[in-house]
Amino acid sequence: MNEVFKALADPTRREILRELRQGEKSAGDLAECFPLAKSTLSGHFAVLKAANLIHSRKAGTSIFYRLNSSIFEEAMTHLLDFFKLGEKDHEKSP
Amino acid sequence: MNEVFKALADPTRREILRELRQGEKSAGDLAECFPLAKSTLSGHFAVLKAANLIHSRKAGTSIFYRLNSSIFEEAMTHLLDFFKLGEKDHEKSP
DNA sequence: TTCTTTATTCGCTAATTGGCGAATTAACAA
DNA sequence: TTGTTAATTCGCCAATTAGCGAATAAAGAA
Repeated sequence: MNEVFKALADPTRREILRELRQGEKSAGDLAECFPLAKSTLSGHFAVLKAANLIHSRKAGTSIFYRLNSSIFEEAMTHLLDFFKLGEKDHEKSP
Repeated sequence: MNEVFKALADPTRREILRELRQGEKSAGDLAECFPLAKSTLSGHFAVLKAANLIHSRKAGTSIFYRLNSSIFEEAMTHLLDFFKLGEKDHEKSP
C-alpha cells in the first residue's frame, strides 16, 4: 500500500491515471499527452505497475495500459481508515 | 492538493495522522511514538501543516497538533474523481 | 535478412527528501 | 536575570527521484 501512495504522489502519474479513465491506451499514445521524453513516461508506467494501479497488455509492438480499478477501492478504504468518517474511535460505542 | 498527496506518500507521516485520530497531541508526545529525532518529526509536522492536513495550537511551551478533518474529505473526493465509481465521464450525460 | 516501429532499459545529472545533532527561539519559573 | 523545558530552525549528509538522450529489445514488414 505504501507503493500506492508513493505512486500517487507524482502529478504526472496522477494525470496518467486520469487519461486511462477514458479506456486503455498504448504507451505511445499516452506519452503524446505529456511534454516529457518517452523514456521518462516509461519509468512512470513502471511505478504505476509496481503499485498495481495499472495493468498492461501486449499487442504486436505496442503495449496497452489500463486502470486497475480494485486497487483504487483499496486506497479509498485505507484513506477512510485514517479518518473514520462518521465514527470517532475515541468515542466508545455503548 | 498536490501537497496533500506528497504528504501522504511518507509512512511516518501517515502514522502521525493515525496517532492524531485519538485526539490532539503535543509535538513531544507525538515524537515519543517514533524512533526518530525530534527535529525529524518537527519536519514532518511542517509538511503535514503545509498540506493543511493538521492544525496546531500553542499552549505554554507546548504545541498541540490535531487532525484537520475537512481536507480528508477533499482528498477522498479527489481520489474518487480519478476513478469515477459507477460513472464514466466519456459517456456524455444527456 | 534488413529495416521500421514501439517501448524499455541504461547510464548520467540535478533536485528533492529524510535523517541527524547542534544551535536557536519562546514561554515560563525561580 | 538566570535557568529550564519544548519545539523549531539550521547546516550537513546519504539516498531517492524525475528528467534526458543513447542504446537495446521485440515484433512485423519488405
